[in-house]
Amino acid sequence: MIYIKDDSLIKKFGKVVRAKRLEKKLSQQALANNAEIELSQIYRIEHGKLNPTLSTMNSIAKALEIPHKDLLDFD
Amino acid sequence: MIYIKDDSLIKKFGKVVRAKRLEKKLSQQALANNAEIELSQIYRIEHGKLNPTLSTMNSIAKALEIPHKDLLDFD
DNA sequence: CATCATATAAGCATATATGCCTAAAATAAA
DNA sequence: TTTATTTTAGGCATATATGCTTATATGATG
Repeated sequence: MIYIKDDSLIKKFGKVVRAKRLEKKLSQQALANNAEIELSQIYRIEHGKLNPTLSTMNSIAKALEIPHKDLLDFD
Repeated sequence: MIYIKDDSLIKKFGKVVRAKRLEKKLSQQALANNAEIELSQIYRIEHGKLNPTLSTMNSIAKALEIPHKDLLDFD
């Protein structure tokens, strides 16, 4: 059983999250609170260290007050 | 530790995947092959039985020849 | 009818996402 | 400087996504 994770994909996603968070002038902790997820998740996502689920992506988008599809606005 | 999964979110996502797959006239197996994921995953995703990861969503989008953001084109 | 493709369904093992925690480094503000 | 805030970093337990397999059902086609 082999899992191949697409590092560039999750790294790009992390950069989008960070950029959108900074646009809103939120700390990682504030975003985590708004999204009701853990600070450690925000950190790991922004650094491309994990492969978030749809529901996590959705929670982050809500916390950022943007449509979830905007988090996938990259190639 | 409590995980609350958003059933309506993943069910909506599953409906989009199924609709896009049928538009392309692909079987679940053909989509699974193209995306290099398991048939069982396609089935479970279309039925809203699981919460896919970003990389799985991306693989499906590629197999459907659409931008990944199109899979999140719903509220 | 039989045969084949497709879809539904569930079980199991493994990898990993998430939550929770601690700690330290970096940054900012006083 | 000190103090507080933020970010980085990692460990661990638990829940779950994924891969893999088997089985059944459904539908089409001969």
